[in-house]
Amino acid sequence: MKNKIISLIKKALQTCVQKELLPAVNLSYIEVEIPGTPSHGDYATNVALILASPSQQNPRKIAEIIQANLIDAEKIIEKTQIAGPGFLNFFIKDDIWRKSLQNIEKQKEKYGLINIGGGKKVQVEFVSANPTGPLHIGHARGAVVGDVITNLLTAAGYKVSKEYYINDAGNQMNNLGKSVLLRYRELLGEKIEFPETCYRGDYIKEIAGDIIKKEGNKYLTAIKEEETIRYFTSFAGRIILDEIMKDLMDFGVIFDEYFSEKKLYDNNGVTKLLESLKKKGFVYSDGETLWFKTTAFDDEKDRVVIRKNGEPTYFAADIAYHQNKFSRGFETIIDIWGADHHGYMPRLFAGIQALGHDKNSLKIILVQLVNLLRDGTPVAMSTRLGEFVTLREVLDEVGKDAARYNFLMRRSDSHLDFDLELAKRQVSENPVYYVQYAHARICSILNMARERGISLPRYADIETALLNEPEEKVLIKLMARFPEIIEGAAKTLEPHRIAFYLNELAGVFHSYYNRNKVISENGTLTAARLLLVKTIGIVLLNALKILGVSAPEKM
RNA sequence: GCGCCUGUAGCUCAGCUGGAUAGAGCAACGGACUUCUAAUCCGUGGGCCGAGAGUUCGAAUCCCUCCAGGCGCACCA
Repeated sequence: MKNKIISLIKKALQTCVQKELLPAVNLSYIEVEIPGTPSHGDYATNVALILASPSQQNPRKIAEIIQANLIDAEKIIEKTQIAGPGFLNFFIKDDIWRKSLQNIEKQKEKYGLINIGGGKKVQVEFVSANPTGPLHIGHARGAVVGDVITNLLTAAGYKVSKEYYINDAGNQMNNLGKSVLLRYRELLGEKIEFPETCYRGDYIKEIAGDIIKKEGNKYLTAIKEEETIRYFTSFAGRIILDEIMKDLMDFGVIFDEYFSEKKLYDNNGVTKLLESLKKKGFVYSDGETLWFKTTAFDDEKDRVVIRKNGEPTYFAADIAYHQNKFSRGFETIIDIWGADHHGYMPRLFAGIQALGHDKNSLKIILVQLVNLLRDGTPVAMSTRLGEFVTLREVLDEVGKDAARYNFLMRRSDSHLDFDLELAKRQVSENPVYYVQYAHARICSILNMARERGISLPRYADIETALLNEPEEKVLIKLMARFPEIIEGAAKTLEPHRIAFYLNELAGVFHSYYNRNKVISENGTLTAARLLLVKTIGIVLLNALKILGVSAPEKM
């Protein structure tokens, strides 16, 4: 609908220019917005205000000229008006709005899907926690944002792949193996000293116990400690990664691909890439270490890729990783990071540009950190110290739907205090139930109709003009705008817009429900309202699906 | 010190890439179940949009300067 209005205005402007009523001004786009107050119409444009200064005319005068040259070929406009400083307001005919119900009925679960993506391949990489411990509440936020951005882009016509990058090659993993080995010795009666760099969580002891159960004490006498640590690392990493995957699955997040950092080192992949960058002049040696010239692309200093001790840095592997992503044919890659990594951005952008990729082909979404509280007092979170609230605990105590919605009600860059006690107390008043309840109510109405032997009407059979209550009109317009909401959310990568839309739609429905009977003595009115309610159910379901939140039929 | 994010009702947050009279939810108060589900609805109160200056027809939104909080500033990941 919005696009129709835009093209109407475009055509009118062209005619005006041809008739030399207005000078030819190159507008990058026509802004059409939905006014806040209904008396300002369904859509409004400010083009006249924009054109005022270049054409040196009164904006209201310009609006009049445009208005006079509008050609409403499809006869969708009830009226237009000029208001305020020079807005041109459009009122769409009620009948045209009502026809959108037919669309919803016809497209059902596909209603809302659009094709701005044109099947382009996009990759979204998120969570990517190294498997040194269970996922905690901070990871949960990133997981939901990544998952829903994927759903949004899919709904918008992109071909999207979800990927988890397993950082299984660095120091942290080595510390994990060391930690398990120490606990292993401890469990077998040795006295140990536990260094600060090691992981203290109880799960470490459990894993050590597993190894004892499985293989006894044979590693006590092993001579090559390095080899033992390597083995313990991979043993523990595998167990922890399994747990992570299970937690994520119960959180509704399933990845298409798990990519191991180690794989990048196969066939000297990282070294070869650095060699080729050296030839291009982006990598240089100072005799001891190898540097990447990120300052060539606006980073504040150059970065080390091969350390003095000969080991490649995380950054070196990451360049190789992103090169790998592009080589798999993704046109756009989206990385979702915790905001504490923001300082790393210029480096990575420099990296991909050195590889010859456009800066805009990489998008980095920063998800602000979650500040964990318990009854108002901050709880320090540290995987290393074993102090954290796990995703598993949140899932068990708050539930998947409520937990997901809790994160989705906020912009990604808003700082978030997560009070576990408060969250538990608020389980029953979480906005998610407000929306789900609307869906359940609708199912209940439709069931009641069936029980009374009323067959569900089809659009072709109803008298749409009976849907004339103010709330009915609002509901229809809201539903008609659902595809525009998806478009906006997908373009800006802002999942929270869907949650706010859902709250609004559910709110108007609840209000309507309390004021009007759907099933009544009046058969034709009942039919019309049943169809309306049925389509609301479809939109609620489709939107909830994008958020990965269930739509129960009973509550 | 430098960089990024944030600052909107008592609390939690929206505000559609500069629009018309700044909005929800929670909390407070007062109402509505003989009804298709009261996990709902209706009503009331509540604001110097952190502060100051600027850009223009028009600013919560853009520029600059401060203030406050968070996070970064590795040959860690």
